Amino acid sequence: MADNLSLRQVVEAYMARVPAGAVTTYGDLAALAGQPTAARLVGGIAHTGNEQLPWHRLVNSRGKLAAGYPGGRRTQQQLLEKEGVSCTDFLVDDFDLRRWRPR
DNA sequence: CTCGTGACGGCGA
DNA sequence: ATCGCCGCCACGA
Repeated sequence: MADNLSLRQVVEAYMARVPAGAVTTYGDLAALAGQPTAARLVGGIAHTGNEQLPWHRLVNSRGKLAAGYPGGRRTQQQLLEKEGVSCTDFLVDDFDLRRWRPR
């Protein structure tokens, strides 16, 4: 499905669906979009796409916060903790449990 | 039209 | 454990 849409469109759609208090990875979104190897795309989308998207809920495959976020990972961690996601040194606690999954 | 780059991921040395 | 390379798709110049 959504074969008509570009990966970008699909990824944005999934990103928008990630609920507060949960996190997802670039690779997961890419995989959901059908391109598990296009994790880079997700990264690019996160920063070039809609600012209202919950980009702060995106972490790398290890549950660590984004590497090159222009405001500093500190900001992202603040946002996550504010949503109930506790982090320790830029690492999401219980990452596996908080990993969001579509249904 | 072509070229380069990127909020990443996984594997090899 | 660390470091480096390639691959992937989309978009800007």
